Amino acid sequence: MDGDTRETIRAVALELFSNKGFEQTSLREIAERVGLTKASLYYHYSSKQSLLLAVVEPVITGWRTIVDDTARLEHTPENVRHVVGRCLDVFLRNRSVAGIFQRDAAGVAVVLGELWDDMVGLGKRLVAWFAGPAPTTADRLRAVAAMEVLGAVLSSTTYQDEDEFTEEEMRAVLSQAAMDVLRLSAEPAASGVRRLG
Amino acid sequence: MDGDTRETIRAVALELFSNKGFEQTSLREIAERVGLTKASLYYHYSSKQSLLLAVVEPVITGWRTIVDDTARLEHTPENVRHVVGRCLDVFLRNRSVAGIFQRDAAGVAVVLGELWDDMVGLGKRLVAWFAGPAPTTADRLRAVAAMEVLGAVLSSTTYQDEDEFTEEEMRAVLSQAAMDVLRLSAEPAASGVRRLG
DNA sequence: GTCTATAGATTGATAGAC
DNA sequence: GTCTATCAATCTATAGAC
Repeated sequence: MDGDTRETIRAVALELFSNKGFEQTSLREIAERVGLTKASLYYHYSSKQSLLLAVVEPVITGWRTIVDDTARLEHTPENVRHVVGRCLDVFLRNRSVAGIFQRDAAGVAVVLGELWDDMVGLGKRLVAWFAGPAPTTADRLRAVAAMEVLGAVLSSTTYQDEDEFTEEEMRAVLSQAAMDVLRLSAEPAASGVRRLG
Repeated sequence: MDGDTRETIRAVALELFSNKGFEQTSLREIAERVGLTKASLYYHYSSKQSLLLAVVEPVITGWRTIVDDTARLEHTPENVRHVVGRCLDVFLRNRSVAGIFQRDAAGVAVVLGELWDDMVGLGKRLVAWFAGPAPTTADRLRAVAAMEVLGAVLSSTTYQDEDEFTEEEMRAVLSQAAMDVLRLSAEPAASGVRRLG
């Protein structure tokens, strides 16, 4: 059935890390849930840190690809929308892992070490690209805010019950919201008047 | 000089909790930094949990006041802007404490127990108010995104160097950005055209 | 590959002298 | 109020039999 024990361990670790936090999850608990002893985990992963890496690294790689691609992309509204869409895709397809970074930054930063610094560097580069060429401080601040808007994909479960939003709706609404924050929206925001549902 | 040892301990704990995370900070380290022994801390605080409470509780109280006040506030653009401003004020005046919640949610949630659930409840109420009466799912999603925009006050130091933004600029830019996300902005967003600096 | 057993370190917390 | 000394629990990680 479960041909790959190593993958089962990774899946259980992902679930526990994202629900309880990295430091709050012990190898004993992971082992119990998998149906092994603590010692057996060490046959598959050399340390708790390497287990976290296995959980987290694929997502970081995908993230790095997006940011690297922006280096060759001109900062046009269409391109910004495209990059925003790619970011949302990564978050949507890796909600659990991305949630670890969002809700447990303090816990994983120390363990990831330089890799964490790399990620922060990627975030800075993306924010800088969002801000556009020759940005004012207001532009840079809006770029930070736009990044936070994308993170709403992950926190929506905190503020709302269950899976209230579909993936398509999150993609549509949040990419529009990010463009609004960056003031690159094609459709101007309603001016003080609320449309009726 | 330091008339109040208890307050010194609280200040050191706040600094360490917000920089390294709650679980990653040991009482030994706090004691060292204060210039006391671990045991002496227990004369002033009965547990590590109670120390966290002392650090965090005043901010939660201020937060609760804002949310409670919205119960008697009609959802008009002016009122929304007012509430957004009050939220930004709380974050700006308590950057360190608020940063603990943002970057170490996994670490403090377990320790705060019911108090954490209360805070999540407050967040949900505020998001619901931001979404307005009879909201669509898109309205609710934008309300979540607007909350995230306010959190940009705290993450701006992660994405940018040092204190690049003044408090006034953060207040102005981010409250406008939040209104844009909620589509309650008085000034419509530029339509695809970037103004030059 | 999985197990039992244990090392080695750290932590939060307490007892009791001063 | 602060100290020394210590407890009990928990954790990551390793050694070695099967």
